[in-house]
Amino acid sequence: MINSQPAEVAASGETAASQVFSALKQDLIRGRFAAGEKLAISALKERYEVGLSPLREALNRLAAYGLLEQHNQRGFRVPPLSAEELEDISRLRMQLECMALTQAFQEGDAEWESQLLAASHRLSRANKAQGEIEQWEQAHQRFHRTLLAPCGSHWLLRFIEQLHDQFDRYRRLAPGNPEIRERLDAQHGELVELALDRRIHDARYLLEDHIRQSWEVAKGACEQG
Amino acid sequence: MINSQPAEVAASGETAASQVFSALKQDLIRGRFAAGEKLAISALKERYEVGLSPLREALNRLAAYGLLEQHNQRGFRVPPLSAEELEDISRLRMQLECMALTQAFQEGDAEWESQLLAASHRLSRANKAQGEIEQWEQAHQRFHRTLLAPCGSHWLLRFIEQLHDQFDRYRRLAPGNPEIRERLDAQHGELVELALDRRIHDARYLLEDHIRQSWEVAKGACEQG
DNA sequence: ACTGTAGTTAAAATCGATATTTTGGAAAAA
DNA sequence: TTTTTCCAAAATATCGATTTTAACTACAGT
Repeated sequence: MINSQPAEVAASGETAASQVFSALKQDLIRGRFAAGEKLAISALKERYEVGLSPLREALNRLAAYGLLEQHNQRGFRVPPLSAEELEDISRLRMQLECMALTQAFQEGDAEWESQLLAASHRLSRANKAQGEIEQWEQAHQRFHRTLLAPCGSHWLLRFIEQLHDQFDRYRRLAPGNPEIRERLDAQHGELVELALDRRIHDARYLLEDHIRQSWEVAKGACEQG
Repeated sequence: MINSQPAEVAASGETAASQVFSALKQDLIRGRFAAGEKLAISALKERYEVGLSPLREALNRLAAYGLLEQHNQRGFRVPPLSAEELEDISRLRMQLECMALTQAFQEGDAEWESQLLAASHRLSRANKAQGEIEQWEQAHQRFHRTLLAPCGSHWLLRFIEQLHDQFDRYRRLAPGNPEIRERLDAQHGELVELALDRRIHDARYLLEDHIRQSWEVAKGACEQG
């Protein structure tokens, strides 16, 4: 008996729970739900076309990950946005990512340099295709991940990724700022050059500034509309 | 109709899922399951006397937290122990906890000093009552949490706690080392003194050494038995 | 009018049963 | 003997229904 699932559910070994998890995670980061909103489970059931069990499992994972708040007996809420938390996230990003950068510069080999160049290229190409924001977002995330990948610390990378997701909730909700946007894009290329030359000091400073500039943009999400 | 639940389920607002989560989390940290072991869900159901749904929700949370590995369609496994991961965890602990310590020394007020003294006292008392290991463990965790509490970064504290839980899996499985144990206990008191005097430099060095010594002990869990 | 209380409704949490997938092993083929 | 295929058993994942809890409303008492 052949499984005649629709084509979109191609990836083998994917469970309903893991699919809803990914979809919901993306939607949360993209700001498809209002901050502080209480999630109506029955509505989510219809939205993602799954049963209760896999949905609840996904919600539990997201709560443990920090993209949802879970209150016993009263369901799940989208965490509120606050300038204070954004500051916490941003400052920690600076420290953790600079740590990882230093180690990555020590451990990174030729293969890494190639991948970094490739990721940078993909990112700048995605920039031009203005229509596909999601494509740029993916390339952007991938670039930053590649940059720090060889740092050698599984847990550090894990935390950095988690903070990135938190940060992006703010950034993607904030109004765009073309001037800063342009600066940020330029910095990606500069980071690659500094990486190839292993100029760790300059690179750390640049990465810190990169995060600070992004923070400036992301702050726009905190002003009450 | 009066709810005649047994007394042990006293805490109001506790769901079955959150209770199993806590119980399982503790058991995982205490090493009640073999590293690498595949968890038989039906066995867990009986062990914790809950139904499938709350149990699976707890397992999903623990997987997202990093105390379990989840593989689609083939259940949950206890993560294996490795000297490499222990090194990763330990080094990151040093860096993150020293960061938090610095900030805690700046932000900590008189109230903090009192709580720190109290926590230190509880810990040294728990030391003497050798019978109650769990009591000491709780006092120990509480001491370290109190030490860093005023650092002001919610996310930093969150990550530190997560690493602590990971680290404890190793430490609690390792054979005891009375000599180092004594040194470690002494260091707790020294940390309090340095905290009261805000001697950040010495304190950082001491905390780093504290973690390094604990690491030495915890390494004992990695040797194949 | 205000406060507290019982009753009603909606939602969350849990249970029991079903469907789907993996796993282990025996039989068949090379 | 080794490899492959197929089938049965076990386990995971999911669904539908029930139970439990919280939120809300109307009402009685002060």
